[in-house]
Amino acid sequence: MGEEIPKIIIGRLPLYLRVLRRLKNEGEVYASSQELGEMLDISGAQIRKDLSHFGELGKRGTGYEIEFLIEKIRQILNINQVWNIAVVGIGDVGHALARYNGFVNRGFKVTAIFDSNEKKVGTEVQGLVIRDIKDLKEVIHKEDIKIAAVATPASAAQSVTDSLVENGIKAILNYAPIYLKVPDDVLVEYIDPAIHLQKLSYYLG
Amino acid sequence: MGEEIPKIIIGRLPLYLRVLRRLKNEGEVYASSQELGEMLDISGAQIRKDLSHFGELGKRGTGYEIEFLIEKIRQILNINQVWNIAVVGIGDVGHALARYNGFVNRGFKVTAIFDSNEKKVGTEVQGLVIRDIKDLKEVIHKEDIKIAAVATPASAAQSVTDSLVENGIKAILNYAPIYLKVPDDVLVEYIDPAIHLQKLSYYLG
DNA sequence: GTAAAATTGTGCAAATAGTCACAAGCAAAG
DNA sequence: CTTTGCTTGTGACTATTTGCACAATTTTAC
Repeated sequence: MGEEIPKIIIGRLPLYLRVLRRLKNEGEVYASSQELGEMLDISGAQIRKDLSHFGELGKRGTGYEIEFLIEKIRQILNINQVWNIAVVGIGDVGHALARYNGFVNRGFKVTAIFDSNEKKVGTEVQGLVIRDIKDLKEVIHKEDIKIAAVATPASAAQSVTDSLVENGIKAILNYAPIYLKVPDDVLVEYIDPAIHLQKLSYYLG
Repeated sequence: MGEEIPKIIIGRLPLYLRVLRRLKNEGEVYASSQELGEMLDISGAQIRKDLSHFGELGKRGTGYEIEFLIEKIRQILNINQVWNIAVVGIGDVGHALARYNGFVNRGFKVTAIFDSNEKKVGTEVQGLVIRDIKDLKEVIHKEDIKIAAVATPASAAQSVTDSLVENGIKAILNYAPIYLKVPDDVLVEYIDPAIHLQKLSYYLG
């Protein structure tokens, strides 16, 4: 309990949460580790062991109470609050993120969008005005933003990242196809469709 | 060499490739494992060990010849060819994928796009006509498509996936926020921005 | 009230992944 | 040709992750 939780376990919690939400939606009240495992292609033992890091969350003979476990995982992941998100770079991807409705009830809300293109600045997307990248500092502080998505061309991604970090951003979701250099206390997750596909094509022989 | 290559190693090869491409672009000819490692926050030893699974690709005292290694990794990942990709669901994400220029020279090309919305069918995106989802079978076979991206709402994703699998699709890039049930010989990669962000928020305390 | 069935939590074993450190090979300098 | 410096490939070791199997606990059936 007092120890550090392995990153790989934290990475699975959002998956557990997603499937628990689904079961709750379907009217289920309890779920066993076996059942959850089958829905995720993960062994029941692994799910039990993962969850055991956070206390005794299940009940022998019955399984896990879905509503309770959802709440517990939300607490662990710090998403029993809403994090404001900044999106930088309003091309196709930035646009898709700004309009994405998958954030609702999952702990996040896009509250600021930025671009460097003067023609875009001032126009609206999903009710949000596109701000000039030069206003990064002002907006980030005003909106108390700690998480940003970088959706700029690769050529701009590192310098945008540097500005974000300088202004207190602590976590970045990076869509640009490059590795970002950041200080140790800043976290980055990467999304690059080509990289994901290349992992797959290996197995297609 | 004859053995099975661990999945985790295959997963890193695309990253190596991306940084090698970048170095090549900058005019470099050789790169050491140390240098590559620093650009990726991976130890040099790990890069050497990963690559050693595929033969002796480096030269002692010199490092790896960039052009040669790029070609080698492209061969390993089966991207020394172009895979035709089908995108299903032309909302914001599907649209972004269809227009994505990050696939060029990375082994993939979107050659078919589908939607079920009659108003969208027949219109063009990036020079491609949106086809009715009912024409899946015909188009997939005609274009010899083996890889598809699912960018539909969650409610449609599983049934779309079933059709894709039935028509010979062997790898899926899934943007819908659900786990997809597929036969053992079909591979799926998942992209869900909320899931990625939830992995980050844990560490934001 | 007892027996049978279900399911968790967990110690231990197995498998997988990553690091270290160094012999071996190559290049450059003198 | 020899020495020096650099870098790979890899065996041995360490760390991490996963799977197994079962005691402990709860529920259900009779």
